[in-house]
Amino acid sequence: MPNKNYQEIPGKTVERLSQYRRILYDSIHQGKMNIYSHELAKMMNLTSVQVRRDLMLIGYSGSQSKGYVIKDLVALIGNIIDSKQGQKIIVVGMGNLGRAITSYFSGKREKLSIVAAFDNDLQKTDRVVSGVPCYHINKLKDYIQEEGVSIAVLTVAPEATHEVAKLLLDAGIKGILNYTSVPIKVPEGVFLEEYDIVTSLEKLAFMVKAE
Amino acid sequence: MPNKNYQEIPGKTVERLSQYRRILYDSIHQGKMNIYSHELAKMMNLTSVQVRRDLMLIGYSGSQSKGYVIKDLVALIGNIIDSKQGQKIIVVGMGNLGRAITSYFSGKREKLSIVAAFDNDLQKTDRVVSGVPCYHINKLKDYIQEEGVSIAVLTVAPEATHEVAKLLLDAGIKGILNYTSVPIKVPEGVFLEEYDIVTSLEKLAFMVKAE
DNA sequence: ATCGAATTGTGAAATATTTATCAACACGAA
DNA sequence: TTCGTGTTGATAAATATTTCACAATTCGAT
Repeated sequence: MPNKNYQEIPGKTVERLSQYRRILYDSIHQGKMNIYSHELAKMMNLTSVQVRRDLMLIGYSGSQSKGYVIKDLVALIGNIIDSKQGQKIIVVGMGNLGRAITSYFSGKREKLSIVAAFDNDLQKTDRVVSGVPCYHINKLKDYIQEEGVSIAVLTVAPEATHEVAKLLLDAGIKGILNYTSVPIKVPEGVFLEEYDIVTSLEKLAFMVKAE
Repeated sequence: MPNKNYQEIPGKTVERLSQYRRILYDSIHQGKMNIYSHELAKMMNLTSVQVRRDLMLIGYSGSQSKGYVIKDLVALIGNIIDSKQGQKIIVVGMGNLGRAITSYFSGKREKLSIVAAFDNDLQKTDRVVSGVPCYHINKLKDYIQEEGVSIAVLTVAPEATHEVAKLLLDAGIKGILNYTSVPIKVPEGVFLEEYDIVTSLEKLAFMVKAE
């Protein structure tokens, strides 16, 4: 496998690769060995051209008669999106959303695990919540640095967002997934994804409304 | 205000309009009357050109000296993304995520409200959960049709996704926000947004990892 | 009055992403 | 063997989105 410059894979393609992999796991469990682009496309609700384009971008080739070999494809996707040594994630803010994400994600991925949670509510700290240890926020910086945490999921109250984001950045976090409604700013070299439920609902409402 | 063809506003712009509005609400509360594109941009972590382009697309003009009049802009955004008569949302699946979304969203928007939840667990049904009435899933279809629900948030277990999606579509739902890990398909005329936490985390992990 | 600094609005360019199209190939059937 | 069908891989075209660059405007200072 040649050293492709995977850095240049479009973000949208990375997202789809993650989803391809999940669907392919299911297919393996169903005993399937090979799959055609149009089959994968149908399961993801895309076009087959899109699937082939994505696989072309990661340098995977199938055969014209059998399509793609599922286990090879899964392995290649793993090589691309997983980090060899694994990556640690923490959840900051154990309200409803923080707990939902923690329990939903736990155990889903081998190379990517939620290792701890943080909150400022003494009712929640120093105990196991949704399957992970929850510490007080004043231990955040030390924990990140000692454990080598690279990614934080931010689910604190809006008014705490900037303060906590600063803590994370000071501690040297590499990626933040911000689920608060407050946009944050990160320096060069730190990656940020923001997602807001209200925005998604409003967008959908806009598309739906005909008037 | 001329009848612009708002249908043609790019999806990305709609998302930002929703966020502009929220930030502008905050600014109003702080007593601000006017705002410049670069101020709004900074708060959203965008460029000022992007802000001006978005406002151009919705036909709003500011003044070169005072920038934009916040309350007019908020009103215009409301005219565009809100539906006059309001829209009803239901949440289907009251696990952790469903409850988190419900309690997070409730009361956030005047024209957009979560009116009910549905689950198949008798422990949860026929009582108020996270502030909204929760019914058994077998009442889903009737409720949608009688109440004129246009949008559903799907937070059921993966294995139930297709079945519940079919119920929603049969009942004539107009938009689905799918938070399950299973992609679904909707017919022409129904709008779909899919979001998956695992995918977001994997994408971020990919970007973060340097190796 | 005139200048200079700051701002908006927008055509054009750049970039990102998706889709169309089709040659090349592989295989099974006749 | 030859034909027909169905598939991949890839170039080119189309579409979507962001950014550049700058003319036009406004207003305060001199």
